[in-house]
Amino acid sequence: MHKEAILEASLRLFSSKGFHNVSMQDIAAESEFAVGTLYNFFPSKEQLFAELLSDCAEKIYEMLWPILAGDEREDVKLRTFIRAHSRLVEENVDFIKLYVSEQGNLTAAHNIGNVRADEIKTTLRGKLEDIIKSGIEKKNFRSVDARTAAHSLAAALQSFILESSEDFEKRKIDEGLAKIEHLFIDTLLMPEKQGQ
Amino acid sequence: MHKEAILEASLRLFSSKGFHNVSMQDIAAESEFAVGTLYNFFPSKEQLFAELLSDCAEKIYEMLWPILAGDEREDVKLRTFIRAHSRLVEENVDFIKLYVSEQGNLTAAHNIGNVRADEIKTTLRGKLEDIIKSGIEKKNFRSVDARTAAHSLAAALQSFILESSEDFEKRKIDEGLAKIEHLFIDTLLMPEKQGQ
Amino acid sequence: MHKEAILEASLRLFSSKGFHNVSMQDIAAESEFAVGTLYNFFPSKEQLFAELLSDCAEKIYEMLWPILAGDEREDVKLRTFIRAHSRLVEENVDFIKLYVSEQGNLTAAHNIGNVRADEIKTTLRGKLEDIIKSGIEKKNFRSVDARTAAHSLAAALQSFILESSEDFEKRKIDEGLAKIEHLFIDTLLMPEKQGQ
Amino acid sequence: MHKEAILEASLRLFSSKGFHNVSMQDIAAESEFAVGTLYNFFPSKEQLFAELLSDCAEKIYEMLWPILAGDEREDVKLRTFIRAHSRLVEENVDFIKLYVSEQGNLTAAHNIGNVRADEIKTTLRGKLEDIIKSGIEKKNFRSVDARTAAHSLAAALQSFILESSEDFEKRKIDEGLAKIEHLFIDTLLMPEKQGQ
DNA sequence: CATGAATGAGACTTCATTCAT
DNA sequence: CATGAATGAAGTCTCATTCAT
Repeated sequence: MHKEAILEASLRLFSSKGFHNVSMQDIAAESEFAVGTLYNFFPSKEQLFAELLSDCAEKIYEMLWPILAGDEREDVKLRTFIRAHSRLVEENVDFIKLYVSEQGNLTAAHNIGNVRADEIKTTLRGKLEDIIKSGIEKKNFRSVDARTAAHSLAAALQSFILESSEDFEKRKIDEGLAKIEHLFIDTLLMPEKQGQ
Repeated sequence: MHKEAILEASLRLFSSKGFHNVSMQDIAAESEFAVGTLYNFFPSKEQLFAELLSDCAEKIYEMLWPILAGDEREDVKLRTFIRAHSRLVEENVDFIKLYVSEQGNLTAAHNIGNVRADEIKTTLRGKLEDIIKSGIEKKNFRSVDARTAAHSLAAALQSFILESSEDFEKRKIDEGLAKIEHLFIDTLLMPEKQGQ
Repeated sequence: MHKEAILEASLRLFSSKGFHNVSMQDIAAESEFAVGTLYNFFPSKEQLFAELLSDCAEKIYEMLWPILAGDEREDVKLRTFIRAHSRLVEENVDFIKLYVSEQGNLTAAHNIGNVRADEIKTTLRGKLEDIIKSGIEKKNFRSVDARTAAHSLAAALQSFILESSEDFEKRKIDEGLAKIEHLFIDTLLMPEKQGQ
Repeated sequence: MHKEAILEASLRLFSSKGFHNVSMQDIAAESEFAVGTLYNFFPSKEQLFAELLSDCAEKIYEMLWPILAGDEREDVKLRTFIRAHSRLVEENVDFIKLYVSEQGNLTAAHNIGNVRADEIKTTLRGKLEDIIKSGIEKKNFRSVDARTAAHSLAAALQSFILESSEDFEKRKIDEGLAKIEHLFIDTLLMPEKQGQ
């Protein structure tokens, strides 16, 4: 589908050069369509960008949500969630760069796309919080402030993948994620289990 | 000094609209100078921006570094560091918005300013890591991966102040920071002390 | 073709006002295109100018070269060459003004166009020299320094058409050229033939 | 005198970069005065330029006129005149470059300076013509069209010094001038004398 | 639907000129 | 007179958007 192709080309360009350093002409060239064609699918550059943002956020949501929504034990879900970020970086380097690089560059219209992205962020964090709460209730986790722990974990992960996306190297990423897992799950939430 | 005034006006505008959505005319109007005057102080829009970034980063560095470099016990330094972010947000809302919103929007020239900002970020993180290590050696902290813990704490703080800067409210911020302090210091690093 | 129209409009303006006193807006107005359209055909004002210079030089070359390269006797070729300048002025008043008025106004980029113009100038002068040499060898011309004679003839012609181009008047020009022909050919190079 | 110093600095700059590529700030820097000071001596950049042009033309006039106005025999005066161009180039490279490079770049105001320069050009040519006429009347010169001969000689000299001024080399210039002298005086005007 | 030439508002930057000190 | 910071009009160029084909 044409729309798909345009979005893919846009992602490549936006993620490496930023919204304002990519022109519709650039996108036309990269996607091998005419400029006018872009306007048959998107009413404006900003809308195109917003849709791109939305789509990518959605994709990430669809990768992460099932993990958190599953039936496994709380600690297992969290571990899987953390480790999943390895594949997430792998498959979405461009989007991550984009998302971070434009984070907050809000000209009204970006928001349309960002709204969805923020929604997703909030939803995921909320679920993380619930899982931690649930783990605490079952006495599997230590009694921490669930919201703060969820935010911190999310922030740590985001900060980590952000840095990793600069020069992607799978082994390093897996190691880093393992350390985060160890810190947040084994040390912070379940200290007894590992005798630390 | 005029340069100061220009930088202040720029900060106001850049932080609320982003680099590319602010024109030199805008800055001239906001700072109540003529366009040409701006160019008597800065060779280009990008240099102006870079200098702004540098300056702000420096200011933050000068606020935070002494805390980490002091002679107090490790946990005290970390607690003070965390709590200092309250004043930091208070005094630098605009810069924080700016720094985050442009983070990674690197048109070559931004880098000049960002280089300093990143340097500072790295330096602070490194010091955090050293402090945690030192606390571990003295058996005051649990044996965690110091680097990961430092990064996580930094990320949590950054994520938190970023969100807080949107609608600044001192009480909420202090509460949030207290929770972060509790999570990272009392629960993660010094669990015995509080019998948790 | 649009490019043609733009170049024509540019020539009119540049020749009467000089490179720096004509703005792209002026050219847009004169050529009845939008400014942006100019940039669809030329990457910069300087390139436009350079191309204009090149093109005109080329046109003149194509008018004069065949005369010098022909098979006629040396004196005939020179006479035809001199007289051809009448039509040359007629058809290229604007370019002549331009070429002379900008001669040496070299902001790097002009050179691109000027390189071709100078090449042509050099080529024509070289050919003039060869023809004079050849005429001398055949004892049709007096033994003069061929290079100096060629340069002097070229200079005299250029100086003359330059002045003529200010207030074009065909009769005067033909008279002037006849005098130059008489001076250089009949008097300087072939004095015997006319018993002077 | 300050005015003198400003004009000297201007000449250096204008001759190497052209009128439009030199700013009043540049002139201020080069002359070591403040911008405002320039305006105490010259009402505008264009007037400054015009005065510069006038002055230089005057200087050249004062060097050449006495030669032509002297009491020597016609051929002697012409020979001296031609040879004098060696010193002329030597002492006025900058002005020659300037004069040629701006020749015709006429924004109304240049004219003020150019008027004097053209006046001088005309006067000198007229005198040349008179001298040739006089030589013809005395049967020392062949009967050529005096005006055309004068113009041609002037054009040849101008074209020659123009080229020489690019990379000044005294020996080459003297050689070139000798050839011009030979061509115009010995060959064109006084052929019998040398049996050519 | 697809095309891409044309458009022109607007961005950055320069620089002749002024004027308060 | 000398200064030079301040000015703002004007120039070059970009690029989102349109529309006739």
